[in-house]
Amino acid sequence: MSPESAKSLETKTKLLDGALRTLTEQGIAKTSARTVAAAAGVNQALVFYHFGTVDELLAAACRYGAERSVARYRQRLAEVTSLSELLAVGRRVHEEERAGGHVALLGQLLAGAQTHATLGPATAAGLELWITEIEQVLTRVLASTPFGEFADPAGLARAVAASFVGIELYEGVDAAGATSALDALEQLGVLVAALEDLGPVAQRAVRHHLRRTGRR
Amino acid sequence: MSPESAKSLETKTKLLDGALRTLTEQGIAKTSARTVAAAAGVNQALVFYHFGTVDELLAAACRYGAERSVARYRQRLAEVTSLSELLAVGRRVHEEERAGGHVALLGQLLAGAQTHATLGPATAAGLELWITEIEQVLTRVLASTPFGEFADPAGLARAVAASFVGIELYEGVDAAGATSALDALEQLGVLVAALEDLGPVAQRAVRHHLRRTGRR
DNA sequence: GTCTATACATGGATAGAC
DNA sequence: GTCTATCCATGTATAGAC
Repeated sequence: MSPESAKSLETKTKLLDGALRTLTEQGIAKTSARTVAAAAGVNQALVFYHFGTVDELLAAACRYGAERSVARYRQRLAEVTSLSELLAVGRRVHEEERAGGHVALLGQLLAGAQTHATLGPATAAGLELWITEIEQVLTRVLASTPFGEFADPAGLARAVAASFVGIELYEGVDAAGATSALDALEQLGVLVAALEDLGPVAQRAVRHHLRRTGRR
Repeated sequence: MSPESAKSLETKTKLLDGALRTLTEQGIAKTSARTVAAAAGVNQALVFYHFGTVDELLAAACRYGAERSVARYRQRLAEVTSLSELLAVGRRVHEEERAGGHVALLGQLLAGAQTHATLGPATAAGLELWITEIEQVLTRVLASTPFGEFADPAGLARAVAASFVGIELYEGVDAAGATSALDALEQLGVLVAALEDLGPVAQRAVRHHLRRTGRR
């Protein structure tokens, strides 16, 4: 579509990577055309030449980075078939995120989107990539749970994604607290997972009860 | 302790309120000594006279605002005794937060704390106020649930608080998505609440099963 | 002690060089 | 088409007025 020269594309890529690095390492408050350009090793004014405004650079970086991040986990998530597996994968993802910080980056953009109108749609789109993956996993995983037929995977996927962002942000100010939060969730997940092998009779009883009582 | 003059205290209060308003309305990225002072209606340099740096003003505002916010909900949370009541209260809190934005404010500070070292402890302390309240409610509420004896209220309270912050931030970029997330969580809560009145025999069976299978 | 005028640093954006 | 020199706005901080 756009017959882009190699030179232009190289500069753009440098800026996108620089934006991601600056956002994760410095946060939205310290992210500016100058700091990003410094991280990218190019002249500050190129931000405006190639992307128009700082916000549009950040929006583009969000799309660029979110796709790359989700791709890293897509394979692993696709192989998950049970709740306990999902919990294990979730824990692994968190370990990697502690280093990479791609989820906390979404938190920074979410915070920035409050004012910078351009960032809103881009950030929502970036989160949507995560949500899509999570929704697929949840749909598979919840099926084998007594809650399966009642729960809404689409809504839950949004809740999980947003919660994870919140927890990764929380980790920045209280690492021990974040760990205990994840431990507690994991333990809760293990309990629900235990319901998966309740035995067919008991499981049917629970389902039946939920059907009568649990409807809103 | 500090024999503070009425004048000084008045200015400080103006600045604290100005900081809170600016953070909620403009976000951390647009919060500066100038913008806060403008919101407070005082000279910009007073930030530095009364608080030393912008970060310390924000830290103080965080303590000041968090205590005030939590106090608003403390009474209501104290009256909650069941999971379904908790869900109803949670929904009400969210409705009010959509307008007041005190939880999203914590998100802004969480994002800012990434770089501004001073903000970290203050934000953690502000969140801790919420966590304390939530932990008390959870301890009461979980007792009547089959998961009660296994779950860790302290960790779960942290998970709930951080998640709520994430969801309130998410609301800023996708209001419909946030609503569906909360709906899904509420529905899930209703299901767990339904387990509360499983009948004593079935409940004992579930507990027994969890005891054997659900331990980590 | 409280506040204002002012200095200096950083950020956003463009006119014009190559 | 790509980039740099430069301008003006915004932000932080202090010296000194009241």
